[in-house]
Amino acid sequence: MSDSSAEERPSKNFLEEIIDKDLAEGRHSSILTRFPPEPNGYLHIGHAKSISVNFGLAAKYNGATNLRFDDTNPVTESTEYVDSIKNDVKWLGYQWKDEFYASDYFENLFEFAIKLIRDGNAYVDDSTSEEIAKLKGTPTSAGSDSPYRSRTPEENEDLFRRMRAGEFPDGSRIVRAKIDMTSPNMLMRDPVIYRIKHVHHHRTDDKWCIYPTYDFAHGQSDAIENITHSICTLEFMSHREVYNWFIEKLDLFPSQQYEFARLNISYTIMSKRKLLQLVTENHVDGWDDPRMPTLSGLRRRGYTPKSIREFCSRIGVAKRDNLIDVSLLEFCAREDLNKISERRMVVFDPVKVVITNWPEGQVEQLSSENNPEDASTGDRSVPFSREIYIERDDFMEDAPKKYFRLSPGKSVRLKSAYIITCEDFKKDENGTVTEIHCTYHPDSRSGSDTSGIKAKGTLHWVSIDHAIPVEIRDYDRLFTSENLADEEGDFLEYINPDSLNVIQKAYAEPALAEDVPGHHYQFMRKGYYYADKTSSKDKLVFNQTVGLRDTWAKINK
RNA sequence: UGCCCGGUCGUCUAAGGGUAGGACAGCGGUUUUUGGUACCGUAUGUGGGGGUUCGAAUCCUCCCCGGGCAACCA
Repeated sequence: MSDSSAEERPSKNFLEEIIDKDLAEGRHSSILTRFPPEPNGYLHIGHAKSISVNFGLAAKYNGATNLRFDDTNPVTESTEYVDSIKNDVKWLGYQWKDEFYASDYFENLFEFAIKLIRDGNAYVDDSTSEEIAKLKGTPTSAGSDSPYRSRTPEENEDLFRRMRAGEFPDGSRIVRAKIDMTSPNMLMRDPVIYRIKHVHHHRTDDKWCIYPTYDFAHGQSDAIENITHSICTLEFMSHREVYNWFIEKLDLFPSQQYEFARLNISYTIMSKRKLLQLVTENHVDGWDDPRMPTLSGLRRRGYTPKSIREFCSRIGVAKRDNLIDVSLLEFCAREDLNKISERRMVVFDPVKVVITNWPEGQVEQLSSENNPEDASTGDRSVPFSREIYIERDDFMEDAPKKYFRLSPGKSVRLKSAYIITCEDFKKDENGTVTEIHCTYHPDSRSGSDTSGIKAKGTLHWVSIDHAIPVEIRDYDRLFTSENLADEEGDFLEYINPDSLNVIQKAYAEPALAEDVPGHHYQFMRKGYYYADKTSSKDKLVFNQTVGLRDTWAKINK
């Protein structure tokens, strides 16, 4: 293909091609999509993909997207979830056109069912769920008709109205669409469209004791709203036939369903049921535990909406099953964070360094840039004194050739400060280094270095007298298996016991005490960090969003 | 083994009969007062067999592999 034709037809995903065609052929003049969460859990990054697809497509084609809660099963749903979902969608940066609930349509849906019944397209079945399951057949063998299938429309309507009136107990009767018990599609074998549940609904209170099923509610809700493209995940593929059947029999707006492959990420789970289990069984600290793939978890961990949107755009949309490498998510986080994070120095595992030729009691305020990627963030002042902390990792008694940090006789640059040379060190009886003695080179001050000394390594550090204690929470993947779907047995067996590593007392430069909520930081040579929701002036707590790429760790392996 | 989907670098995703490209991951460099960033370079792929065609990832066919479907969940 030539360059010019590539410009004429930039690569599009299959949904964009469908929309192009629909628009070109005049099927629709504009598009309307919807994001239809069930309010029975918190949104996770898989939902972010769906949100990105639905809202992204609408934005691209100058259409709009409705937020519609699929609240047809009051047993598991609640307003807590509704609120968190709305909050998460907004946080991601999307704005819906209208906010609807499937429960807004309960009256319409009831009338639709009446019409089906009157047309001989639905009937009330008194069978038990076991009996229904038995007559349903199997994927390889046809089902057979229920003994109640031939009731008259009059009898069916009477029974259905009495179901609504609360005359019958839960499970005693259901309404089924009369389609085809021999269909190769199991879902077409007279699917249940209404069931009796004498339960309180978070929006309609106790008005209803019968509730429509997903199959009876979703397509009709789409049609009522004039949704042009109803985009869902692959597992709903075989529901499409049912979806179309209702729209046809009820003569509604011809919404069309399209399916894409849901997001899977290595080393994580995306099942709401399993996520809920992690929460209820306290394997994690709530839905917003920073290790959770929930949007609230990612937010608490310090992921930005932008990085998540970028991730969703990079993974693409297609119909084949996929397992996205978690490193792509991390890449997207670093890419954004690198540009917006202010740098700070924090020593996680300190070892004391004494600058023997620095006068006792003398403090020099040095200047350090807040963000080398963004000069507009200016500089901050960092105090330097005779006694400082550096990372224990940054000193080695016997250093290999390629180690260019501190070791006896070697020199390093202290970031934004001076070059120091290691003259001596002390160890305790266990062989642990307790103190390192160095001399500094007065003419090597950062920015005005005339020493001519070449230091290969640069270390972060904090002045002991000025250091403030902070708690650091480092995270690793929540699971030890790359692809949980491939594993046999309980997914809980694959929980990574080392997914949380708390450093109770790390030492930070004083500038960090002025932490502003919502600020993202890069702790130099460590990673990106974000204040936890529990962080306070009295006790600063930071969550690791993602570590810096660590080439040295790789070499060292 | 009934029906429905799907199979392109390790992982995602393009190429719509005409040079298999991009990203992440990997590897190797350059720059660097973060072993970060940035930049440069590099290896790896069309599940298989038959066809159609001057030419096939693309069309046909058979096979293989993966996923979904038997909730009064969504």
